[in-house]
Amino acid sequence: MSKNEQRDLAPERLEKLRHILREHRIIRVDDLCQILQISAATARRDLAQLEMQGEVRRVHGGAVGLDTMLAEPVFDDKTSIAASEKQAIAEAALPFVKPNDSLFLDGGSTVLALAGLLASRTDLTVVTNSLRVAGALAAGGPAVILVGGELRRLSQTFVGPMTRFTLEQIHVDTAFIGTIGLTPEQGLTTTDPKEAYTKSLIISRARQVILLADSSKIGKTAFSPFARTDQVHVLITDRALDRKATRDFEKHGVRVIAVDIVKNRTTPKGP
Amino acid sequence: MSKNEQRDLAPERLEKLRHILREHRIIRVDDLCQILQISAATARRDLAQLEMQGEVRRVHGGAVGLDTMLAEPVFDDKTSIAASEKQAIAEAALPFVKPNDSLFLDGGSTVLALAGLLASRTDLTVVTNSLRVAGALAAGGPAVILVGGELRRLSQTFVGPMTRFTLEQIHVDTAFIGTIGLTPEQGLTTTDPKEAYTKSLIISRARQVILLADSSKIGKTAFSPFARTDQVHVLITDRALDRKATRDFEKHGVRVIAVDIVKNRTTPKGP
DNA sequence: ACATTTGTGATTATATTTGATTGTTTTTGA
DNA sequence: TCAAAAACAATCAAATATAATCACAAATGT
Repeated sequence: MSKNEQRDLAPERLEKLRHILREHRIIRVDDLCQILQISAATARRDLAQLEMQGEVRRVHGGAVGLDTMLAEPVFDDKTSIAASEKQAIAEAALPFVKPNDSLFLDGGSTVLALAGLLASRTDLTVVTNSLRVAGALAAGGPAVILVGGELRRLSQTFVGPMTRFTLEQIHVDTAFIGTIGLTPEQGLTTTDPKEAYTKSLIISRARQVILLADSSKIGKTAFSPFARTDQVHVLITDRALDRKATRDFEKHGVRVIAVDIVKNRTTPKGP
Repeated sequence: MSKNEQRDLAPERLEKLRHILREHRIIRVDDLCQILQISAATARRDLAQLEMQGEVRRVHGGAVGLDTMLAEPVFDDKTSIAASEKQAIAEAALPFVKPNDSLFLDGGSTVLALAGLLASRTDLTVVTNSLRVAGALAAGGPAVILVGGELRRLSQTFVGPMTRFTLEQIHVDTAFIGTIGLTPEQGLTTTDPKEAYTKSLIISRARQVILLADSSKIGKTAFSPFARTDQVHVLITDRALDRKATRDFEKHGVRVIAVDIVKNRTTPKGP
């Protein structure tokens, strides 16, 4: 029976914020406080979160919406679920990016989070088949090379046989990839054969393959296989696997890194 | 009499500055202070920043916009000048899109406006080298095929030799293209050689070429030529050319379509 | 019900942006 | 060429925005 003010839930507020930014393209913190009836601290926190997810660019006094916001309904939901896990995994992947590297970043929200972290690195070359990664890096940062091909709307990636001709032109130091399913025996699997085709091509053009997969993917098998487990050099995931699973992966030569979400520290298992 | 003065956010101001420069081509610091209500120090700082980004060249007393600014910028918002002209040109292009066609849409804001008009046409196949066109169609509508390649940030398009391999795989019914400069004798020109390379490739893969160019482009010549006038089948522009210019284009086999803009404002003088 | 976690707003300290002031450089016109 | 005028860069202080910290309330799990 205390105050009956109905405050917005955080995701609700973020969705309103997204709509505002879609319309206005630019918003100042003060106006946000007024419109959403929140404090400046909360407004800033929300903007910071959207920036981490690569949806806005913050500037002194407010934020600017990115073009990427104009598209995609399905995909967005995935990014908000388990966002902190994805963020933590992305941060753990950062040490594998060396100065002047050329990288491949594929689709998937975890890899997108990594792209956000690289947005100010002008020394890098990023090859990608993801429209959203390209969007996240469109304003500045690394040199961007996009693999052509047909747009697969569900994942917002470019896939299929036409990707081959561009991919055959390039070589990268490190490929950061995501997956739908992952088991030691079945290897890496995804849902769409065309997506699988492109992913396997990518892996063949990379010196080092780093798999970013939150723990929900492990033990799952999807329709289309695209790589064997032994083709993965490093697996970064969001919590410690049981000893057996870790051993199974290491038997295939995979280095397993688990991120402790609470402390946000990595606990390497292995050499 | 509340204090109704709200200062512009930095990116807002820079965007206004870009628009001013696109219109006037040259601007003095004093005028900037007046128009944007800022001090000379801030005006200089803004110009210095745009100069670092290669968008303007500073001169004593002000700055000159570079040709590349016409190539359509990273951000264009609702305040974009000539937005209604671009929209009208795009609408005039619509009758050239037949059911089940495959189209090419290149970079440039006029073509982007056309993309927006096609966003609900599921019968089409759209090939593009523009990140923004892909973004506009990312949520649904036509099948989208993106040409890969290096991202040219200024125009937000993918250009260069890597586009070749994908473009050689495709053929389209109609290519809708923009340009920076257009004269009957010099043909079509743009600022960046890589951009020109890709544009000329596109034209060679299209059965029909339709040029969308607002009147500010006509009579201009930019650095890199990418097509002869006789390679263009239709030119759609925003106001009637003089009789001689029209005849010159028609002599090269170009069909000229001029869109009559009806303005909401009452203009005392006739056309 | 209790303790724990999470989210929010207030407070303080820090950082950024801005406009005024200063001295220096460039342009202009004799 | 020189000197005056204009424009510029550098510096500083004030205004403003942000980050960091704390305390409290609500939600959550035990």
